[in-house]
Amino acid sequence: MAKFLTNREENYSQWYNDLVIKADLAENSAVRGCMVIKPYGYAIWEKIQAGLDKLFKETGHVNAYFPLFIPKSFFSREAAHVEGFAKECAVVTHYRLKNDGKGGIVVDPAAKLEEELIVRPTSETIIWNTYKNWIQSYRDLPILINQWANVVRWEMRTRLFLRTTEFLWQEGHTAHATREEAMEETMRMINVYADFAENSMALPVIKGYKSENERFAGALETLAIEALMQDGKALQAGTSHFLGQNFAKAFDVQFTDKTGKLDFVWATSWGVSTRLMGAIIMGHSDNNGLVLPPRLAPIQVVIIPIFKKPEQFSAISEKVVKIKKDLEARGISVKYDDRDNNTPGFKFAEYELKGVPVRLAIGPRDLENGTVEIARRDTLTKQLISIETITDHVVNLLDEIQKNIYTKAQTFRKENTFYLDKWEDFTRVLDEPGGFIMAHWDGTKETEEKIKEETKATIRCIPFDSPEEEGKCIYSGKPSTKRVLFARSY
RNA sequence: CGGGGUGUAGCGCAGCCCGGUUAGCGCAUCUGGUUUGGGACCAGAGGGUCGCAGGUUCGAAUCCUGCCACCCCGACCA
Repeated sequence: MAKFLTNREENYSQWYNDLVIKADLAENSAVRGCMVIKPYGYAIWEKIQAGLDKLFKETGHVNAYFPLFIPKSFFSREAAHVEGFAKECAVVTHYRLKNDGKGGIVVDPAAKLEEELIVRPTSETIIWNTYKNWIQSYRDLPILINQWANVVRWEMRTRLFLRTTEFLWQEGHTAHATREEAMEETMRMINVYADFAENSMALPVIKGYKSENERFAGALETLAIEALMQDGKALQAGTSHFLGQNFAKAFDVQFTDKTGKLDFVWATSWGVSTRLMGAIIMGHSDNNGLVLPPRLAPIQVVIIPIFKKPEQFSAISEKVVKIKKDLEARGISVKYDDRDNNTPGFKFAEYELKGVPVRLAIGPRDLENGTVEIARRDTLTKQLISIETITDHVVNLLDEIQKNIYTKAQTFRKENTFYLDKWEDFTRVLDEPGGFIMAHWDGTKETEEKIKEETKATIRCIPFDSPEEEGKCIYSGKPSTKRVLFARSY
């Protein structure tokens, strides 16, 4: 398990924060619980956005944008929804400041809003208030819209990427004529997320249903993907909600079906956030820093020259320019680090910290021998390759690294997933080594809450692929038909 | 909001208990030189309202009071 990036080894949280800051991804801002995403970190987010956006378009969705502010009255229309979000809302009460006459400024009491505005913690309400005007007939359906946005949730405790006060995300909001179609959409999108997590982020996930306790506020069914982090905790990496007719009823969105009958519209919503970056960081990093999957790495290949004299440098640069061009022609992003104020060793360490998948080094010896030193971030191994074949080699290697990172994470998950039947094993495993626990559950809220109280573990999901089998609830001993996924979580 | 901890140069810290020269160290920065195949070295230089506001004292980074911010643990959560 990766743990010792700094001398603060006793604490995985600090290790994580340290890594985020040192790898130049983000830092805390002056605003409570908010973060500054730095250019290198944001470049990863842009890769994530591009990858997801492509998948959304392939599944028939389009992008749109809705307001940041939500009138308080909208918010309160859906009872469960307001219940779920009320305690973490930022509220706008005034629209103007004025001089206090002492060189400072104060909120102008004359500029009090008649109705307060909520800074969106999620957009169901403002969007369904809009959809009301867009939908009259079954011919107006389905509506398949996604929005890329920022949202604000005033959490008590925050953590870079994992739980910030403001975060970036996408939220899909769809409207359908039938229950079946909406449920299909809910399922389709959790599969899109799972594909992205596994293929692009190289992170294996478990798809499943949330228990009633863990459902989104206002949803009839919440589907989720759950990933295992290297410290043995689970991370909810994405959710897709079947909202039934709850929001349509709250906002009075009815349509005329083919037979001329009025009915309420069926809804889904689904989202992933900058938390995905936290998943990549905690899922793959090692003691040398970040390990980025090639498909999401802003820099896939870094080239470092090694030289003593200016003549050597120009001879190396000449070769590098060609290699860079060839690689870029194959769609690979390459950085040539020709700074002369850092030694090669410093640069090696720096790009390892930043998780760049492949590093090439070229020095006088290579010029003589017609070779390039190629090092891979995932295994930290290096070898000499003929300069003639370097392009093909890199292309293949990036693929191999992508696969290897996934396999490594998968092996880790396998080794840290436990099928347990005894309560004493359950508590023991949670403390050391942690991880995923597959255990029987009697299906009741009461048992789930008791387990949470006693162990801090929750039901992460009821996996789709959990086979039917006879068993007894690990806590109550009552009969159960399948195992569910328990873990402590972020 | 409860418990613990920390605020001293861009970053990381020592000094505080036991008040007293000019507030110090490492990294980073700048200049010059030597270096460069795994986080270079030497010499020199610049950079501080010691978190903020009061108080005690001849004298406060150090003691006292209040406030603020951040971090960790809990409750809450994508």
